[in-house]
Amino acid sequence: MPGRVQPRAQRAAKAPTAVPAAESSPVPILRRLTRAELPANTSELARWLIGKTLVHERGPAGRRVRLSGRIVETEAYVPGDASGHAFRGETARNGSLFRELGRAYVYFVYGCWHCLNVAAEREGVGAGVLLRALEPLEGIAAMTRLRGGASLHDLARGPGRLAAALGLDLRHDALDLMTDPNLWLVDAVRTTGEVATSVRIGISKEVDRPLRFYERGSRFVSGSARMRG
DNA sequence: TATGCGATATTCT
DNA sequence: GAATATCGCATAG
Repeated sequence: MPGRVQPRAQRAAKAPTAVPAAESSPVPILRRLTRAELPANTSELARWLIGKTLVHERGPAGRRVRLSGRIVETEAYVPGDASGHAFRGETARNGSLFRELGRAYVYFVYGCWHCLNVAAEREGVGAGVLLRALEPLEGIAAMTRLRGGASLHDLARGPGRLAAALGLDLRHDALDLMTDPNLWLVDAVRTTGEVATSVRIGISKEVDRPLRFYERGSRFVSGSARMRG
């Protein structure tokens, strides 16, 4: 992978013309989300997270790189859901889904991708919200390297791409997004558009439940055009 | 634009 | 041995 962090000199002297439009717009300093305000219900949390911001800071001290994006697509895997990883009970792999609201659950699929969930119910109940797509905001150059040169609208369009763009893997499993110093959630950077609902993608059980949520019309939502509108 | 298929590793049957 | 909360590439329309 050619995904090396660029030397400080390049970041200090960035040419405005080379910076993508989304990165050149200032991102306001926003309030970190607290556990108390998260809806303690998987489906409600999945809808509520649309428009909120996910932030990952990485790299050694002094060379921290901040990667962030607007959450534009989620799926709810509710308690008792046969398509959820928690369905057969707690195991070493899925333990984070059973932790308190706001924990990260990261798993590895298809031999090459990671996916990020947010534990979505009270301690002891296995449920989560899968974060499926981001509209990149900060650190777009670094995300592009992590994604092997993908175009802006494909950087985090899909759960596997999202984790790759943010540099997330099993090391991030079980982190508490409410308190972790590197990975956290903050408020929406702008008004959220209409939130639409559909069936979920890529599952073979309970396929008809309307538990996928997305910002209607966003180019950063996964799937075909029909799944975005 | 839509559909099909292979890659790849961990988990579960 | 089968399935998998996916992706990127190939091909056809």
